[in-house]
Amino acid sequence: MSTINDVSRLAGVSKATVSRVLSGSRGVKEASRQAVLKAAEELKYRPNVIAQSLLSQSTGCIGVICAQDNINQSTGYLYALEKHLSQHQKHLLLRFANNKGEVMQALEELTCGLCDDVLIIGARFELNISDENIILVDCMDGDTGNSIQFDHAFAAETACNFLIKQGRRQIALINPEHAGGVEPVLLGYKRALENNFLPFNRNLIFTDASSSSVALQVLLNNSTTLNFNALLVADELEAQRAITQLQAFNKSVPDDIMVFSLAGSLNLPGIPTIPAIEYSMDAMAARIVAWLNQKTHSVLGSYVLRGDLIIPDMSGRK
Amino acid sequence: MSTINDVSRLAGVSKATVSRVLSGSRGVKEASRQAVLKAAEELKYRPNVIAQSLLSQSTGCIGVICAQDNINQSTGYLYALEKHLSQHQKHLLLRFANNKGEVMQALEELTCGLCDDVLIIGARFELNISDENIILVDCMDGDTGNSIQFDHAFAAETACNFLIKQGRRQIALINPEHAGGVEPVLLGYKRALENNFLPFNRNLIFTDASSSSVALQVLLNNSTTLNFNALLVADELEAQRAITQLQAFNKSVPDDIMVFSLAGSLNLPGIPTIPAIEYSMDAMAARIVAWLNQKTHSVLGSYVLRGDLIIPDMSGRK
DNA sequence: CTGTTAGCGCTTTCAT
DNA sequence: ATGAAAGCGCTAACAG
Repeated sequence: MSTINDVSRLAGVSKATVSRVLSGSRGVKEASRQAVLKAAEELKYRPNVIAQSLLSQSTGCIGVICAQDNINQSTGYLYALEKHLSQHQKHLLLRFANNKGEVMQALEELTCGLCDDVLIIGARFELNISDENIILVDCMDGDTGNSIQFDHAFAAETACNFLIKQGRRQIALINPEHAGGVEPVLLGYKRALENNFLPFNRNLIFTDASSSSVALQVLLNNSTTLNFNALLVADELEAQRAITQLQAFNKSVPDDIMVFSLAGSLNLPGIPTIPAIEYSMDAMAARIVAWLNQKTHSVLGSYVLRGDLIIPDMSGRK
Repeated sequence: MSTINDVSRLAGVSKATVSRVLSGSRGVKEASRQAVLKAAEELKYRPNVIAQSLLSQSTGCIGVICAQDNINQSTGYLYALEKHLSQHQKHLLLRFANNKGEVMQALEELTCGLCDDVLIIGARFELNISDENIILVDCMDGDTGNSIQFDHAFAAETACNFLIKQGRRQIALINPEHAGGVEPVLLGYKRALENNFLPFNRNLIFTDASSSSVALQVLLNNSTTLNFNALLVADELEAQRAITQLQAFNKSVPDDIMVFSLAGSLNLPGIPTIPAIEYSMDAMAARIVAWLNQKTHSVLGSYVLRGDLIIPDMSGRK
């Protein structure tokens, strides 16, 4: 690779002039400008970004540590993020991490000058990070430092209101191992019930970390005495699992039981779509990039993103 | 961030000694060693990798341009790749690209000193790249430059042999828009038929780029005169689409028609798994990393990876 | 064993 | 308008 020295020599000017032409380009005689341009062209010269980085103390690289277990959802994040980042001349440095140790190791390796900022996405374990230029996205500890959180209470409330309006008044809730814990989800759930003057039935709620299929089985086993006609689950994978299990017990979905995903929905041919809350990855990415671009980082604090209610088209249903 | 100067000052030694302690660490008096270590610890000093990169002319970054349209499969690639790369102190710089223009732009932005090498994955369009340190993975033009290709002929032959042994002798083939074109697939298909003394029926083959659902419909419309009891499709998404369509026409899968995916299979609860060829992302990643690690790049040429035959467990089937 | 020096490729004063 | 020189943070020769 040719360097700025080669260009300056060939063009018969100094390094400084070459630099001026290729960057600011102001206050340079047209003749020299042309000479530089020609020389650069001839040598296929491209400024070395590493040297520039050393000087500017910034690389344009954003580290993204993906701690999501739902690998399916990760791709959505990554695609949206990369699109937005590259539009702003930023690069996405990808790492996957499955536990706190791996996250910390990745952090260690990314924050030695390589990355200007780091994003941690979807961690379902405590992190206790306070670093100013690390953003937590959909992570467990959103209270500390900068973060983008999903409004799980809003999601649950929306879900319940929708289900209730559909005539589903017995809504079961299974194992929502959401970022901010179970509380927000329960909060939204209860709020919707209250607003609709519906009683709260503790037996329909399964919030412990144990297997969600066991939880559903408990519901099914008790279904003679404990009625439910709707089921709230954490995400599209949980939904798919639940639907399979329900159908194995001759429960029709959604006729007998309407399954609602609190985060995303599977969109595959041959698989009936279900109502769900979906978070706009694009909106999230835009938000993140906006934050990265303003130098005075500390202002974000915690930003809460609300999801859209997605209603499947039921017109074709028998 | 503190620099090597801060450390040397605090430790009362020269930069060189600090560098020696933190890298090679040989031929340094124990006293100075301790002083340096203590000072570094105190200042939380971490060598700036950008400065190191400028000197060594290598960043440890590997650009990965993901041109795959099956976003589902991309994640598999990325995860495996990242795991292997990070084990070798390399970083994955991610870009998505949907056409030649975007690929070229990404290439432009990554090869200015930022990345030591670049991978292009899953491009289904001509690229014409000859650069020594760009690897094409599962791309269309695998003949030029370094590349890792999937053995599609082997996959098709394996698939057909499996199907024939299962008693399926009328095997339809739809629209395999594979990396190396359709030829290898057809080659493998024909080879298997020949080896089993079966006739080749041109009417069962649909290789034009038009809609695969139209192709399947043609097959279904002609199914009174043109029998087929197996169907080869390009990937798991095509398979899912095909299965849905078949079932809508009262064809049972796999009883009436066995669908076989030539690349990967969906693995979701409630969805019957189908026989498929699956390429080990781990093997591929290992191969790539091995190649990246040997400095004398040019030796790879073209490497061909064969996929595994995955047979679904049919014991529980009624 | 350790400090001094040079230099990786670039940008940016500061003179001229 | 432009060149010389300094310096970003680091490592590697070269002396001592």
